[in-house]
Amino acid sequence: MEPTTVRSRMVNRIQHMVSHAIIKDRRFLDDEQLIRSEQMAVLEEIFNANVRDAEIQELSSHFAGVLRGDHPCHMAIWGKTGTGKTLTLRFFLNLLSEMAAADHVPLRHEHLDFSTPRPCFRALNDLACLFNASKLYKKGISLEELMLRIEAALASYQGYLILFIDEVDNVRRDRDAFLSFLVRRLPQRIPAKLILVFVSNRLNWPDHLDPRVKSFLKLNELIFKPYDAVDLQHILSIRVEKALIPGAVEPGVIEKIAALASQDHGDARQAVALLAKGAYLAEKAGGNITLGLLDSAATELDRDRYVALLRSAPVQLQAAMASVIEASRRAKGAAIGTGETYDAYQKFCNRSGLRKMTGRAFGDLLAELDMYSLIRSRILSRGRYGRTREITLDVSDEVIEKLSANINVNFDLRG
DNA sequence: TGTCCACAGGAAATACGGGGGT
DNA sequence: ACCCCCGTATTTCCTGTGGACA
Repeated sequence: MEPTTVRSRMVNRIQHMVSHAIIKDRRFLDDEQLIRSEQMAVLEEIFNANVRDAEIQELSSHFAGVLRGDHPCHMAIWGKTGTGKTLTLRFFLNLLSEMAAADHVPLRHEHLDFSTPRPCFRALNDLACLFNASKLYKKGISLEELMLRIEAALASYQGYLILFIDEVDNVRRDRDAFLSFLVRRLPQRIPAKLILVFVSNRLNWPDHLDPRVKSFLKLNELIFKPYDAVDLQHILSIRVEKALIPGAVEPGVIEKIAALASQDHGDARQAVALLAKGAYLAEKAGGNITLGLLDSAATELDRDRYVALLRSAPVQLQAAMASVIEASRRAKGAAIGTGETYDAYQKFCNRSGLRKMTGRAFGDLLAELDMYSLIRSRILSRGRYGRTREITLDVSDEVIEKLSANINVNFDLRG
C-alpha cells in the first residue's frame, strides 16, 4: 500500500468535500444571516404559496381603514413560537406603508422587539430609542423623564403611528405601568393616531392585566395557528431550493420533517433548523440528505439546544447543574433530595472557588433548572423525614456527558 | 391525634453596581 | 465629588406543610 502523507490526506478530504458539497448557500438555512431584503423575498415566496393567507386577509381588513382616514383599534395577536407572527407582521406592515406612501397617507410603523425579558424601565428606554428620543441608558433616569422624552419626540407627528410590540409578556415587573403608558397616557398626549399591535405567545395574555388598562383597551384579536404539515412543506421546499443543490434531498425527507414538526410543535424555525442540521451532517458524510440521517440530526439538535442553553446561562446555574449531575452520579441514578444536592453544590464551590449562595437561593436555581427541563423535580413529603424536592435528571446520558464537559471547561477558564 | 422533620417558597431587607444631576 | 435614583441579585426572616411515627 502506498504510504500517505498528511498533505495528500488533506488534499483528498478537501477535494472530496468540494465535490460532494450539497449546500449551495448556507445563509438560507439560517434567518439570522439573511439581510432584510432577502428575508422579505423569502417571505413573499412563502406567502405566495397561500401560507398564512387567512391571517393576512384578517390583517388587511383590520388596517384597511387607514387608507380611508379611519382610526382602527388596537390589535392583539397570539400564537406559539415559530408560527410566523413576527415575520408576517413585519411583511404586512412594510406592504401597508408602501401602500400608504402611494396614497400620500402619512404612516409610520415601528417594531419594538422584546424577545428577551426586560423590566418596564428598559422597555420604555427601548421605545425612546426608536424615536431617537434618548440614548440607551442602563439606569439612573426616571421613568417619568423617559415618558416625557418620548412624548416630546412625537409632538409634531400627525399621521398614523403603528407600534408593533413583539412579545409583550416579556415585560417583567411593572408591566402595567408600561402598558398603561401606552394605552392610556400616550394617545392623549400626542397628536398621532396611535395603533398598538401586541404580539404574545401566551394565549391568555390579557386575562391578568390591570383592569384599568383593560377597559381602555379596545382590541381586535387574531390567532396564529401552528403551521400544518402542508404549510411546513412549502416553507421547507423554498429553503431547499435556495440553499441546496438540486437532488441533494432524497424523496420523503421534506415530508418527514414537516410531519415531525407539525406533530409536536408546528414551529417553522425548528423545522428549518432540523433541515439545516441534516444538510450539515449529510455534507460531512459526503452524501445526500436521507431519511435515516434525520434521526441523528434530530438528536444532535436536541443536544445542541441544551448545551447552548447551559453555556449561556449564569455561572451559578451551571454550578447548580453540575451539582445535580454529581449528586445524582453518587446516588447511582436514584432520585436525590435538595439537601444532598446542596452539599454537592457546596463542595463544588469550594473546589472551583465560586461564591456560595444560601440554600434559599439554591432552591430557586433548582426551580429554574426544572423550568428549562434540564432536571425534573417534584415536591415530596417523607413524613417525619421532612419535605424535599425529589430530583431526577431529565436528559439523556449523552447530553449529560456533553453538559458536564462544558461546565468543567468553563470553570477551568475561570481559574 | 399531635408532633416534628426538612425543607418550600413568600416578603422584606440588604448589598451592589451604575448612572444622572449639581 | 457628592448624593440620590433605579434595577437586579442575594440574604434574612419567616410561615407553611404532608405524612411517618409515637
